[in-house]
Amino acid sequence: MPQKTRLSRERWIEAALDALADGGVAAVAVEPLATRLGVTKGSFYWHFHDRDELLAAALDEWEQTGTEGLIERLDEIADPRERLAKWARRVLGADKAQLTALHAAADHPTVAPVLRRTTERRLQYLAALLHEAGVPPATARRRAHLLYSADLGLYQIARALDAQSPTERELRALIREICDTFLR
Amino acid sequence: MPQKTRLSRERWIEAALDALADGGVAAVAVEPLATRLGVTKGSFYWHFHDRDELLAAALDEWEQTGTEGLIERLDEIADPRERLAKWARRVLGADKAQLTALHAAADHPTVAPVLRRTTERRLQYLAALLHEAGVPPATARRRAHLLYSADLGLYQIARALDAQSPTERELRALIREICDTFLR
DNA sequence: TTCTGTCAATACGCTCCCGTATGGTTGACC
DNA sequence: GGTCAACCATACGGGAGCGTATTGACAGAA
Repeated sequence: MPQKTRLSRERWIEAALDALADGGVAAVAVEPLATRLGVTKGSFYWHFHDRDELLAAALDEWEQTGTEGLIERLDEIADPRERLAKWARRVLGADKAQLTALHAAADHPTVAPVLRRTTERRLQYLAALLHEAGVPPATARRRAHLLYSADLGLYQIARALDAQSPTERELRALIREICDTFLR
Repeated sequence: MPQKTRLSRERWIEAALDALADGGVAAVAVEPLATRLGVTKGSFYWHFHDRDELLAAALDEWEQTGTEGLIERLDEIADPRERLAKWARRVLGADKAQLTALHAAADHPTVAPVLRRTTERRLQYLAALLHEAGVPPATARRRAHLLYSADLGLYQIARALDAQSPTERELRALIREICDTFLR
């Protein structure tokens, strides 16, 4: 019975995440999204009470699939060193538009808690990963900080230089650099 | 004769940079700034043709004092290793709200060229610095990339965790970590 | 077939911001 | 003390979003 409801709600959330990726939190706006979806606000306010409810739902979706999903898939790899390489490849290659958009809105009351949880979770995971690879705990925490920072920053620098996504060769060199730098 | 003109113009630019720091590019808005300055739009549109003209002027100011100013001051320090430490201290301690706001608006037509120039300039400077400290050129470029990325990212992570600015001790540990990591 | 719940369109008022037009104020200088 | 330019206030029209209220379409159950 609530089949079609859920479907349509999901379409709004999907569109919200798209808009978030290329226009930031401010682009998660009812009327523009309605236009993009080929409907009017009349639809939106049936599925959601608020603009903020949509944003919250989208962030929830993002949190579930993005962080936890990735970590679970990584945990299937046995060798920690290999896991780091995999992580680097996945993360460096990935599109971080949404993540960056959220960081840009770190003060937003709806965004802040999600971003905080996600960041903490990832840092903790990375530190554990480095520790398993032989780095002592305290050092691992600091390096996880540095490493995740580098990850975030690299994307932003690339955007600032509006560099095209790195070639396979550049990616390999960078991953090697990261492994050499952070795992020794 | 155009004394008072320039002064008032500067006040607008100053306010624009403040607004940029804590509200992003979107917050560089005429009417809110006018309110904050205790005047009305009537004033603004005498000094500037456009909202965009204000933004451009503010970015110009930022580019001049921020990047070139910092580099010139750093160049007075002789020892490269010392320069890196100084850079780390200055940069890690600094408030990067404006820089982050600009990265968040990397697609904005007025922001993009400024951000691009600044980023390139800083990367180039950092690479030269690492090179002078004994790192071979190609490696220096990659590490400069990583290092500047880490710089950007550390700030964002701190914001995401809404951590207070790091204590003196933490700052020291981090700087040591950075020197150890990137200079060997 | 009628009724009911689900979903969407239309129309409205509100707020915030932009940019323009126009008139006032002030101060320097003759 | 009148003039002119610099500077600012007031008042307007317009666009983009938000959220509400009301009505309409349509499908499935009774």
